[in-house]
Amino acid sequence: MEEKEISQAVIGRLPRYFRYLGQLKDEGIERVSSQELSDIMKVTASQIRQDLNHFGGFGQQGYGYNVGYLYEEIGKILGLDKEHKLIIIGAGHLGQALANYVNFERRGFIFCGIFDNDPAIYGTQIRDIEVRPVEEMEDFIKSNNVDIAVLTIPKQCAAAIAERLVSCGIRAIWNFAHVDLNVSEEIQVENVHLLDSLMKLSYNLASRRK
Amino acid sequence: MEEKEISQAVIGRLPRYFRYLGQLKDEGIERVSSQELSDIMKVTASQIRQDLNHFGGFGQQGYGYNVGYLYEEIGKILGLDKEHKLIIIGAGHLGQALANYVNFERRGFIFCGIFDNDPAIYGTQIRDIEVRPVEEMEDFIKSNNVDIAVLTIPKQCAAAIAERLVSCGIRAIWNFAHVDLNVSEEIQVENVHLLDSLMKLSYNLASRRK
DNA sequence: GAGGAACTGTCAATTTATTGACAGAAAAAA
DNA sequence: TTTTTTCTGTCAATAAATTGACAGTTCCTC
Repeated sequence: MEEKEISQAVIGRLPRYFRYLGQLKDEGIERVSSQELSDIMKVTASQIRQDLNHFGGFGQQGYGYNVGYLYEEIGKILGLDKEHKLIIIGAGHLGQALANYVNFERRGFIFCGIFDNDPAIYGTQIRDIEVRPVEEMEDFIKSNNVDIAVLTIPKQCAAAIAERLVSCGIRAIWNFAHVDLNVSEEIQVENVHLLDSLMKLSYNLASRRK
Repeated sequence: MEEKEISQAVIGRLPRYFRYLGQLKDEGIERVSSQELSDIMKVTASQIRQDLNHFGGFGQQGYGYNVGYLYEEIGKILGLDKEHKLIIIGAGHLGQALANYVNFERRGFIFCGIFDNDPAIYGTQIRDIEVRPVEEMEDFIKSNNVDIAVLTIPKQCAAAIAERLVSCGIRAIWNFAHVDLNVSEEIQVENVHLLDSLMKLSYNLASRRK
């Protein structure tokens, strides 16, 4: 899809650009220069221009960037113009919290199933979707064309579940389990290691950064 | 505390080293070389040695690293040898999920209060701690010596709450609200922008990164 | 206890990321 | 219209991060 491989550092900044542009759009602002945006976002104007230029020339000399257009384009680059079906594996507190987070839907991430291995909660309704036994996971993925699996399960089961997900054709895993998944390179994995993040905060607190 | 500023790239890798070392320790393994660790962790041995060396020579030529010792030392560097009291602002689904996550306690992060602005849930018990009105937040922080505030509130209220937190002396914020907080440089902020993470996954899915 | 193998710590080389500079295009002003 | 200003896209320079190389220490074997 892309000609040259674009670094994850750049990709990681796109959602933030998207967020600020959405905000400017909501404020009714139609154009913005890299300099203005850099002031708001506290990054260099050079970085903004460089980043955006990886994907093509969205701006115009002497004018800047059209907020609405750039917002749309970054949305497309991020794949937000398409719907992604996602299922959640693990209906514990975190799984349920994510299932209830409606903002994902606004960006095209459609929550369509949640699975657990505890019979006591089978059938529990979360936003009109009932908790299913994890045994039904494979069939559900195949028959519902699921793109993304969200892993909110204990680390002990994560590897086994990941393997099952891969073998039934899932393409992406959003992993909240506190282990690194060892799956094929073709499967996209995005880790959210909350404890790691908290430890980083703890370090910075202890070392009184800046 | 530290002589030279250590880059956030290095800090960000420490929790992962810590995790793998903990695992080796649990398996009863006493020593490990940077080469062995690099094989397991899929990073270069050079990077491991370089990273660890920022904090001092933990290894021994011809022997490698003592797993238990290195584990302890990284724990100290991350500040995990001390207890950190944390409170959660926002008792929605995510706030409650985090409040219920007992693994934080194992690393010294003590959940000791949760606040909300919805009177309907005041008094609700979460792990023996009741949801308090957010008005009591400031007094609670001051009288309980709270280190970290976890923000699980809508982005609209985040800035105002952050300001209140800062003015009553909080030193660190773990921010789950989908905005960048504009607080003094002395306050450590660690953002967990779930939607950004999901968008990154979406991009990689769309561009089929290897 | 001597010799070879296994390692680290560190320095240098390389790669990657970020920032600065500027030519030239468009817009705004005169 | 002409001139001046604004602002991008891009290239070059700088800075930062990662990797490679190796001297020298320790361990292990014989």
